[in-house]
Amino acid sequence: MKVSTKGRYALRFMIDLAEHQGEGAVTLKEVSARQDVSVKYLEQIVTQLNRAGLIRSVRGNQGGYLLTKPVRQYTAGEILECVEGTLYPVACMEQSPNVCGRAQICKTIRFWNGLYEAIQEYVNKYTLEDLIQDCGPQDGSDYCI
Amino acid sequence: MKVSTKGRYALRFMIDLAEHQGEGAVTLKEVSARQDVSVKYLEQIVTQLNRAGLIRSVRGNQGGYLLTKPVRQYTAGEILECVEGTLYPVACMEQSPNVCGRAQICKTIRFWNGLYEAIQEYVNKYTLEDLIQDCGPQDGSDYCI
DNA sequence: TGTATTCCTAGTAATCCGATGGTATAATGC
DNA sequence: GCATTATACCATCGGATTACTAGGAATACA
Repeated sequence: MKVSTKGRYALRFMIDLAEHQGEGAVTLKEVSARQDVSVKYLEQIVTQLNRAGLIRSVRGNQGGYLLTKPVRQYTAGEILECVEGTLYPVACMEQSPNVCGRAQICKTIRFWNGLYEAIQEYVNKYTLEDLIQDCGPQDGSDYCI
Repeated sequence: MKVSTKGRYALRFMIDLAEHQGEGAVTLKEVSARQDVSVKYLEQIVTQLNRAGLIRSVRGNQGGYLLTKPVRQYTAGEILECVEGTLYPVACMEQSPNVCGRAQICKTIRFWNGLYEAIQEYVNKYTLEDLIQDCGPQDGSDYCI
């Protein structure tokens, strides 16, 4: 029940990107140095964020990455799902209808589904802006308490 | 962000045990057949539940396993933690104080801690009795709606 | 004594983490 | 305009972890 390194690093990458993109496209080299994650591993994570459209890449010399929308419009949930896949705590729930032969009699499905909803509720409320301000979801206020 | 098979099987084992222990000690062979998990793999999971005192073993012929307390007194959280370790979504939070060198500046800790609390809140409210009745946590009522 | 069970220790197959090497692209210096 | 350089992009690989499997020892009932 651990978030993978990809999920953790993706969050940190997005925070770092948001905090430095005023200066133009941000390179993996910079992020790598600040976040202490190898460029090569960041590449793999960032590729997924790029393909999903959460960020935009600029190739060639002076290239790098940029956010594609305001920080307020990113949720922690969408960033995590992008690199982790769905946040369902059990794999059998990822297809609908459930393909597990035991689904009809399984007494844990309701429990897992409830856990999924609790997780979704939390991560979808938390925005990238909240992360940057480091003070929890803000429900509309622009200021950090 | 997936619960391991150990966690999933442990829950199913405890449910199965609760539903059949009126007839005395329940063998892994029986549970294995009903739950479609190999005896050998169940052994490893059950060992942990046994050492933690969540169940009691009876060795030798006619042996098996028994619950050590009423179903109402088990939470899903304690069963999962027994085989999965802590439910912290990130490993760096498992030690207190946090040993990560970035802890002072890391802007994700608050987020992960909140997620941990949301998960804890959910799994500690859900009892083994709720699982058996398959109808969500009941807040004191003895009946399933 | 035989048998059914838990208990213990390895071993194996598959998946995941993170690193490596190389290619494509584009700005910059000359 | 051309070479250089810095960057994103792509495919693959070894090591570590996870999910099982396997063999056998200890225990206790019939």
